[in-house]
Amino acid sequence: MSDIQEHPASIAVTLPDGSVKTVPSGSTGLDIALSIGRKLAQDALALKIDGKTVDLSAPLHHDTSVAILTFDSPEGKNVFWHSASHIMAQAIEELFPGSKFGAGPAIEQGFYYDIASEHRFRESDLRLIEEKMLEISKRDITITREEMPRDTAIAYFTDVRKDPYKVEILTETLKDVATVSVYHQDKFTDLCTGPHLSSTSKLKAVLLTNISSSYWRGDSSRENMQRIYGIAFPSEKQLKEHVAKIEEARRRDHRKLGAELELFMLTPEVGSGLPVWLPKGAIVRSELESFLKEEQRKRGYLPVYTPHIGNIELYKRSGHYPYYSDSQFPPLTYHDEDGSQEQYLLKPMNCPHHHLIYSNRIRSYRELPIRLTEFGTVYRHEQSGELNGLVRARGFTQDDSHIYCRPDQLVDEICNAIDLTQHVFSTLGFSNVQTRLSLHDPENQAKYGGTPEVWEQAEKDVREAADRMGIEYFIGIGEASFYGPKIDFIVRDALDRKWQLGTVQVDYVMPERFDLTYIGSDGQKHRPVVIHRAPFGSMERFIGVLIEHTAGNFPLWLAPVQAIVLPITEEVHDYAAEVQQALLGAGIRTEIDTRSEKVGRKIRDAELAKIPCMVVIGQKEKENGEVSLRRHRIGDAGRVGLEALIEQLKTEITGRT
RNA sequence: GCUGAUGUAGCUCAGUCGGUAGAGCACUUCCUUGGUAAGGAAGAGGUCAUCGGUUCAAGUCCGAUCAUCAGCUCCA
Repeated sequence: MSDIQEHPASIAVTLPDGSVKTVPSGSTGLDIALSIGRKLAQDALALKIDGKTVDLSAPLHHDTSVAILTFDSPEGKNVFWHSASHIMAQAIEELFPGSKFGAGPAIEQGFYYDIASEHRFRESDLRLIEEKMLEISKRDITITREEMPRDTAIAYFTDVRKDPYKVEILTETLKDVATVSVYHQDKFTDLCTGPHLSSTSKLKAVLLTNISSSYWRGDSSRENMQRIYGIAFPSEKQLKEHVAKIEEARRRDHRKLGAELELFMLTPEVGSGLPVWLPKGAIVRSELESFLKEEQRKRGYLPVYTPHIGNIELYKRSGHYPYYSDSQFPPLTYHDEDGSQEQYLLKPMNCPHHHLIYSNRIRSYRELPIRLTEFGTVYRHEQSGELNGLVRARGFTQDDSHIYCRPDQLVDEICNAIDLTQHVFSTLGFSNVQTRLSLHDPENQAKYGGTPEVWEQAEKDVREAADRMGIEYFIGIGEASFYGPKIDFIVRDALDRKWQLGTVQVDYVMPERFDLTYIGSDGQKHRPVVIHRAPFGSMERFIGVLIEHTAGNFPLWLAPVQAIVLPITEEVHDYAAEVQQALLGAGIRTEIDTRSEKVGRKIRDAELAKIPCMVVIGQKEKENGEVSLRRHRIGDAGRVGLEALIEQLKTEITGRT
């Protein structure tokens, strides 16, 4: 009896196009790539076997489906950047002996490595490390995989590599694993599951982008490590393209455009993280608010207003105060003459106020659902390092509604809220919205309010609604809020960072805490369920992301200045002023440029100001009672009658297209 | 909050070895009245983020604070 497996002499591999190739048993990915073509063999980075990525040098012994991974695939990029992080680590080890390495993964756009070193890395070091990395590439070092028992690996990383971080990973994270893999490249060895490139020579261009700090294992109670970020490519050309893309993204940055287009300002004179809306930004915001108010009116929402501060007892009762006391502005304390004291909180959220409105009188099952809505401004003392223009502020306005309904109405109401959110996103042209089902983490029950049974029901309801609405979602364990699961709508900004905008949340906990009730058909008190929902999320964040999404080229209905009248000579100023008045009279936000500049200059300035419609007026237009229209970024649209122009623009504005 | 970087005119940026500040754009005035992305000239504009220190002398060197940026941690 032998344990030795019988390998067939040849095996059949199925390629992604469905074709089947017969190769000798023991062939590697590289052999297969070579048998297809030289170019593919050159570009090949790794192999995907039955959905699992492996080294190009791994021998195949069974019939299987394979795909050759190149840099064009997400998996290929992942392998490439992961190896680049190892090459960076080797370069750092050679330049700064004694450096120890924590985690060094590939990320969405490149890679990083966390380093513990006596040396404080500076910007200038990055150039040195880049040079060293390219030198290591030129050395054409073969990267090899070795599997070893975990105990051997512990001894190796303790005695040879002397790297306490790798030892910690081996003894804790991998404590139940018998055999681990390490990758060698010259004198550098790293604990890693792989896969990796076959040689360092694949790396042709590298850019180390920044140095920052991180906590070992992401734990703020553990030591700080220095993290170096970078990105690498198989060719110089791809790096150049990447740099060009980053520059384009910087041009779209909402902080830059917000200042240039005079939408909002941020100044320490008002306070860090407290945006001030300038007249032009205020128009964008108020148009968005009107849009949502209109939709909500159609859907049976009831507007309310509540104060900006609230008695601290309100937040103790809701449970927010203990959960979030460190991210709130400190309470305002009011001392009465008789020595008694009251404390108020700058409101960090609107729900408690709305719950009190609900319980202002007895509610009947007949009047549910009740949908209270408010653009409620809230204040949260976010950590200073978190602040980021409009997308992360300390004072912001939520388009906050609370829907009080019977349990039998819940799924319908969640669906309605999802529908409204989708309507908002599609009207504003966000197509690549990701949806996350944010569930609680059963391992960490203490973080949440409510009983496990309540959570089970809530998560079942949320899932049912999401499925009924046919939305594609991914699950985020541990992303729920403390009072319930939620559905979050996530979009990316110009720099590809993710931001949560809309949200729909189910809450069985607050109704208990606020003793919310309604009288059922049986004459008895029952507990309603609450849905928290905000399609925009925060007006500030939404507009910040919208600015980047549109690059400041707002659709006509949102544009702060919708049209500008450009008279060519002083002789037509009178008629131009009439045209402006007619447009203003039709409710179109219109400016006029009567500077003594040439029309070319006026057009250039209007284009740079991203004004959607330029109305050019010369002698010919004046004589015929017409105007010449030029559309932003499109160009001359020809002459039309003034009335026809007004009709055309009004249709476009009311259609919100 | 943590690590690193940055802070000079409204904006974008120069400013050498420490010797009291410069450009372009924008702005104002004048000239110019020009047909689809920059007409010309002149002028005005700065407590060099703030506070303190070293020095005969600080935009420049040192320290603290504030703010901003990148990332980490956090996000009702």
